[in-house]
Amino acid sequence: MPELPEVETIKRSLQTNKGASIIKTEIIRPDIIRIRDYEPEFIQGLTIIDFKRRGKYLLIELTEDYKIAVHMGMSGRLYMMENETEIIEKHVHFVLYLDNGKKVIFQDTRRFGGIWLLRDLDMFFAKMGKEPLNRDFSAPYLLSIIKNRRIAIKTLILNQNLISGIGNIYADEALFLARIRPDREAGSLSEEEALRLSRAIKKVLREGIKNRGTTFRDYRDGNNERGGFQDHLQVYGKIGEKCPVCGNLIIRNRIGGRSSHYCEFCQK
DNA sequence: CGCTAGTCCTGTCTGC
DNA sequence: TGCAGACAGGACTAGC
Repeated sequence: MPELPEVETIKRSLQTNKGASIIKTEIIRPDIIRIRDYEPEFIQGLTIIDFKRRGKYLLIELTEDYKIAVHMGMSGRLYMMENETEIIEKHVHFVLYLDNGKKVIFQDTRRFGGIWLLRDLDMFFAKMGKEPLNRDFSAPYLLSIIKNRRIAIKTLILNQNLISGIGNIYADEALFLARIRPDREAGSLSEEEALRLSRAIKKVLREGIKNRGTTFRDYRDGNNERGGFQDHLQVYGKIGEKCPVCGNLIIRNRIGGRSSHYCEFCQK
């Protein structure tokens, strides 16, 4: 579930734990750890230097070059609790106890998410696509990756090896804003359309961050609080409702296996 | 290369 | 009220 704006929001809300040290790690479900470059007990006593984000991954950087990467999958949450508060929630798989009175818990109902105990981030992210909010993600870059591609434009922008961080909600919203049908052949976009789409992607992601992410059901930030961008969505989840631009009805179609929401009249 | 369908999971909602 | 089926913010794989 969490896409770039949600992971960015979680990251920002966890910053208060910078400088805290790890008292212990607790692993309730060992198979939630996808890669073990080191054993989890090894990071006891290390200090959190920073929280970062790459695509949909949240990164916890520790002293001595130890890192923890977290991916929320569809239903994952990463949030703080007071250390003395008993965990009664279901589906808690991993807990980091900190020396500032807090613990950070990873909870994931569907377990599509995971945790990577890493030492070499460069290798881990070698194939990741560009960050859409960085300056080097631009119309020329978008044109270069859509060139001669017959794949649906929506499927292409969901490919994390090309652009990292866009998920189903923000893909639909960006394509609506750019007035491009999600099932258009990527290579058929004009330069002007590519410019519109690159700008629309940045705009919806920035708005998503500004509104602290989109909570449909599961998403919560690092304080276990809901986002607000669900109140600003134009098409996602709006099947049968009026298009905010032309008043025709928003439809849903399956594109690349993903449920896709758009206006047939506004989006060409 | 790219498409579809299947897989990993649990929970919620809809229709009969 | 029960139950089957569809569907869900993701990502990877096999097979064609």
